[in-house]
Amino acid sequence: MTAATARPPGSDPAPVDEIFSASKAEHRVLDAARACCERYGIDRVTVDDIAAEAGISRATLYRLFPGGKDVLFESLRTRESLAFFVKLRDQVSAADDFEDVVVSVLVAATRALREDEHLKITLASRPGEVLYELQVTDVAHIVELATEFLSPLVAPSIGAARSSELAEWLTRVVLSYFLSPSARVDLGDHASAANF
Amino acid sequence: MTAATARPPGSDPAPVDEIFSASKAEHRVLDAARACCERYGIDRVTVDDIAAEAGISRATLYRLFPGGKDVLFESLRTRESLAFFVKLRDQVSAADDFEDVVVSVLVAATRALREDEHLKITLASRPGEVLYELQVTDVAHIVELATEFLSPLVAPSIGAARSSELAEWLTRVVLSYFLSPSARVDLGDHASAANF
DNA sequence: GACATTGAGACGTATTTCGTCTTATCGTCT
DNA sequence: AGACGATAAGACGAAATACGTCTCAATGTC
Repeated sequence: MTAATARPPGSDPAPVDEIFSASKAEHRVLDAARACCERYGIDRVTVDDIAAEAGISRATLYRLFPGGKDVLFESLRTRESLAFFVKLRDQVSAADDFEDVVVSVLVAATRALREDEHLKITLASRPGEVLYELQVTDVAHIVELATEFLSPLVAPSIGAARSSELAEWLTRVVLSYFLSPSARVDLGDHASAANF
Repeated sequence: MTAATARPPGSDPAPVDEIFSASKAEHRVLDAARACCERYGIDRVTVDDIAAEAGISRATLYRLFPGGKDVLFESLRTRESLAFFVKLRDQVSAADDFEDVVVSVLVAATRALREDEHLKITLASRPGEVLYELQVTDVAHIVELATEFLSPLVAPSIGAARSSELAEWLTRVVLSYFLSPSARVDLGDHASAANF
């Protein structure tokens, strides 16, 4: 997680696997967990489901993820989060001037949040409770994580000094408009976001 | 169930509600159960889920369906089965000559089975186990039910004497080709079915 | 043949779910 | 107003399920 921020600005961006390392077997299990989540909802999935979906026994699963379900899902959340941010980074890498970066991040992040299954896996399963729990409990964690990852992304256009500040602002704006959409501003729309 | 076969042939077909009677509240609960099944899979649904989805308390649910979960799902299966057959009946009502009836039933039933969520609710949730359990355990029940309902449908074109025989044959053919599709015959296709 | 890895499943514990029951609240009727 | 029926909320013990750990046999690999 800190590996991203520790990189000297201007160096090549780190691929996902460099930040999140996992064996092929572990990835298969995480994929299985993801699939099971999409089928049953995260709070209905059992360890046996995941093991069966991954084609391994429960014993092996516990060997791969000592600590069981919690560790597995924490790992899944981390992987999915990183994948989300890496994808975001690739989408805004073209932008270079300040406004361009800001708008690109807003649009790309908003769109990704809307389209991806990311949230359904990272967070709870039922629509209502997702938002509620997110707003109340996890918003701080998400802001922190996103800020950390977004900072080096926006640093070239605003400078390292204020990059964290901008990153956090971007995160909060995206999150706010995603969680409670506005009738006037659509951050998924490029023109609307630019105007905003 | 016997109401359908007891009707004199040639009389107006009975609507669903005449065969399956349920209050508005009961229907709401069954709808909720259906919705929950589609969301979680039938073996993941809890009584609390259904009650919440229906907007009633668990106490009321047990008052509407004394016997609890089993009775509720039995009721749901019955309702969905009847709805399926009534829909099927309406689709083949146009056909009158023998071959026409046979082909229509084959095609309509096969298509309905493929498209409808019917099976997912009537039977288990996981694709693999659905087929297995169906073939082994429930096939007799389904054949019996379908035969009973199909008989008056085909009676006009073959006569009451052999209508049960034909109905059972139709059921077995549809079921067999649905459960293990053939590469050569597609009963969902009218021409292919007619040729068959 | 030694060795590591895995699957199958038994085991006790913790959690969830079931079905019943009680109590308080609401709306309706007289 | 007071009686009445229906409902929601939730407590309760019993049953079922899931968890995490463990053992043992089977399967490869060196």
